[in-house]
Amino acid sequence: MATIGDVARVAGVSRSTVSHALSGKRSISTETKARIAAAIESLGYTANAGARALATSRSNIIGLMVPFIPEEFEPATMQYVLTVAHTAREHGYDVLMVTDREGVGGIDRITGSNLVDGVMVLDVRRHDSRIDHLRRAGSPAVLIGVPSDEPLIDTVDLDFEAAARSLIDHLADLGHRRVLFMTLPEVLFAQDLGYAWRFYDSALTHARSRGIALIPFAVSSEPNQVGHELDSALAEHPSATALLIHNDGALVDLPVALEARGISTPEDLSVVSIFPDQFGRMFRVPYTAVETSAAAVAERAVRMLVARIEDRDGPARLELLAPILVDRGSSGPISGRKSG
Amino acid sequence: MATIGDVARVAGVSRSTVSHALSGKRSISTETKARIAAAIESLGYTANAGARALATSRSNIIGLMVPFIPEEFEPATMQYVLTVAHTAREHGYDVLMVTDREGVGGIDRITGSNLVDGVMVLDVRRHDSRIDHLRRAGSPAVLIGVPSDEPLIDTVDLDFEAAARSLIDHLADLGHRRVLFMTLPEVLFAQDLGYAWRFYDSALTHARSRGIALIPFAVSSEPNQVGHELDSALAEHPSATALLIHNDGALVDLPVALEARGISTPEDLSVVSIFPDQFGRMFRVPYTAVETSAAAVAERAVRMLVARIEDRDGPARLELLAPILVDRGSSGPISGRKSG
DNA sequence: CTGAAAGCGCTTACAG
DNA sequence: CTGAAAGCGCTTACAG
Repeated sequence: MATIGDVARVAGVSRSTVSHALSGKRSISTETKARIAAAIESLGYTANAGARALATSRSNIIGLMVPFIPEEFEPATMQYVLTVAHTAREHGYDVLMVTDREGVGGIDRITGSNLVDGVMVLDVRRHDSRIDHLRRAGSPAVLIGVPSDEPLIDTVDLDFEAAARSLIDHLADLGHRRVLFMTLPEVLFAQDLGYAWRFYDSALTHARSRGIALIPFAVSSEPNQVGHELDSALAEHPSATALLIHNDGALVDLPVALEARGISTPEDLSVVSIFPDQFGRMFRVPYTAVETSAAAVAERAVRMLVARIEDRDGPARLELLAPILVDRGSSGPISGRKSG
Repeated sequence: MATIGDVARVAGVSRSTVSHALSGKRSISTETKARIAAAIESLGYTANAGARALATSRSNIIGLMVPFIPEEFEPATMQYVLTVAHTAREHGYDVLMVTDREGVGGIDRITGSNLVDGVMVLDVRRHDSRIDHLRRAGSPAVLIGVPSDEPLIDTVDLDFEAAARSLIDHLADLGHRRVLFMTLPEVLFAQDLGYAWRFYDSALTHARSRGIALIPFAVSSEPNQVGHELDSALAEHPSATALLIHNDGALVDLPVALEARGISTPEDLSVVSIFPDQFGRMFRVPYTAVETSAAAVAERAVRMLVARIEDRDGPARLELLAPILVDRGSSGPISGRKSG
């Protein structure tokens, strides 16, 4: 593999001149520049990443901590990962993917060794031990997901609390007073996932203030659980007139489950939801919903991290993306189910 | 950040002794070892990755080229990515994720700079320009997916040809002679994806040799296309008695589409398929099928790559995982549709 | 069992 | 506009 010394020799200049030609950090005569470019071309030279990292204390790599949560619906995660990778490249960074499997050790490893210039954490918990390690490491970092504690690290996410409020308002304005609430699998709450709890808590609180009785029931991630859970919920609460759903996996089967039960939307039951926009491109989800954009969040997160790497000072930022409600006509004024 | 010099000073030994204690490459007295360990602990020392890479010409990172194919069903891809990351860590490697967006430049960049010790390529095309770049770079590499050309690079994949044959045999043995074949979206064939073509070609060839008329029709990845395409196919070929499916996206909607048309499986129509095993854990797919395991393929791929990094000599290996047919009772002896 | 020293391939003050 | 040299933090022959 050619080194900068080889390039220098072929071009008939010093190594420092080659280095400066590469970085553009000082002006080089056009003629010299051309000779260097030719040498680089003919030798197929690419700067050694390790040497450059050692000399500059910059690897141009960002670490991405991805969750390993078997219960979680994966298409959305993939969307985050791909967008992070794309956006990072646009800023000159590569992405090192580290899974949660190692636990917190992964963070210590990649920050302690200076392997990465910054770290991005997906699926942040309300109390997330990774935050401590990040702070102790002193590494630039961005959280995707909002923890409970005071925000000491840059954070981006959809505003799940505003999303819950807007969906509740939507139903309240239509006159609904008893609403079933299909939540994420309990395992995810047990994992203390920020977005799960924030949506949940906020929905319950806001429903109370709007005079809505909100009745939560969880649906696990096994295929085909929707029907059973729905039957119990409907049987126990025959007077419910609407259904609020925060459960990607269950959403796929819901249209069928409702149809099989002869329940029309919105005539018999108003249905509103929240799910990743990209999800709607894959499946038939004919419901009025807040569409979350993994791509938008990931893009913002990369920009924040890059900004933080380039300027480590300044207070932590919290950026919450405003929810967008897409009306698909699956909700209507209160009416009452045929069976009710 | 503490350096190896700091550790040496605190432990009262030379830097080379610390280095050897870390690598275990020569024996160190128990007492010295303990002092070094204590120093490392108290300083929170982690070796600088760039310096180590520069000194050893090894980064302990493998590059993973992931496809950016919007039409492709993502859950399976995520499974590959996660398993690669896990398995790599077990072998002491981190994973740098590079997307196809940069095209072939990504390969040149990460190999040329010695950023990675080896490269793994997902979604290999029949004629894949990345193979040339890999060979020219001389970097250890493993393909996931089988190209058309002579195998010059280690390759792993499910044996899609054997899978097609076993599904065709299964139907032929049951007496079916006219079989509809729901294929992947045309875009994926246009992308020249190896697994798409290998399954397709092999199914057609083997069907002919078994006296089956196999009638292919593609279904795009937009939600809800299955019904329409199925209607046309059934109308055009009323005498077809079975359906072979290679299309993950379409599979989700198929049970509903069939039910809506009053078609029972296997009474009216035998249905067999091929899909990722993990897919069956997310959705209801009640069909006899070859279950592909992204995890198994990814694991093998990492092992091959690690072996190749540690020993660059020896001929390229081709490893095809044998298909496993899971019988779910969705196929039966030929009978003829009600409507037929 | 341990140490002194060279070297990996860059970047960047410093000097001209 | 250009060069000589020091230094980044490791590893590894070489020597004892």
